[in-house]
Amino acid sequence: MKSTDRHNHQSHIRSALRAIPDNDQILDLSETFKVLSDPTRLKIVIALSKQELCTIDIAGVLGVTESAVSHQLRMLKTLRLVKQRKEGKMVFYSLDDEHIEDLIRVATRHISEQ
Amino acid sequence: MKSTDRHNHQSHIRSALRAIPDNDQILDLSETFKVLSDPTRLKIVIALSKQELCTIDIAGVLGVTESAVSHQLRMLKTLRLVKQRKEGKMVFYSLDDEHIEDLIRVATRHISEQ
DNA sequence: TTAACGATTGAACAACTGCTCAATCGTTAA
DNA sequence: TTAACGATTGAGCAGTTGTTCAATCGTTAA
Repeated sequence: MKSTDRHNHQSHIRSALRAIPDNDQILDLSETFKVLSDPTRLKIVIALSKQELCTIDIAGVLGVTESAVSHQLRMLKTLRLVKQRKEGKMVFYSLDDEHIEDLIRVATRHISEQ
Repeated sequence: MKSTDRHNHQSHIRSALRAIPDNDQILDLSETFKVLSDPTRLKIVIALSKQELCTIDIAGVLGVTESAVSHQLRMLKTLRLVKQRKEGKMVFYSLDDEHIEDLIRVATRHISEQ
């Protein structure tokens, strides 16, 4: 093997680095995926994409405590994925993001075609 | 407020349950998102979507040890997201999934429009 | 044959996650 | 006013995750 054929790590590293977005964008992207990476949150998001629901309803759907749901809803609210509407003692949640359903659609295609 | 206006938890729970995919599909979906939810793995996938790279190159790009990269590559290989090609002592990795780039594209749009 | 390089592996660890439990808050019906 | 309902919060925990370190394997060049 000629010396010119030898793999040059440094040049590959440099060119690969150019393809990768800056760190802030990487963190935002990975955070977006992370929200949907937990089965409980994914189910909440899917349920809320069809209809608004209150905390107790969601807890009933998932079979977990209201507390667990409330904790997750707080996170989804912080990330502006869901919005809330208060009515008496109840709080109704609904999806507040149009891209999330696209993501779930693409991922659904992915798992069904592999 | 009339009794008929009262919120019926059970009926909402039943109708929401119909909208949620079965548990196996939920687990597959969340696993797909989970792969991309770690910044290191996300960078590996993005780098490999542009060009094939060996373990040392990837470690150089990410600024972590070869060992850390190797551990992540094993996971990506198990999930059939990357494939490998051996050449002498080196192993070149490349992306082996056409949907992943779509997912990253949609998520990129998501973070840029919020 | 042996030294060097590249890759992999398993153990160990610190950090993080998601859950439950118990306490508490806010609102409404009695 | 007070009991009941719905929602939230914080502490504590068990399980998981991603990394490093050290040892080892495979291949090639010396």
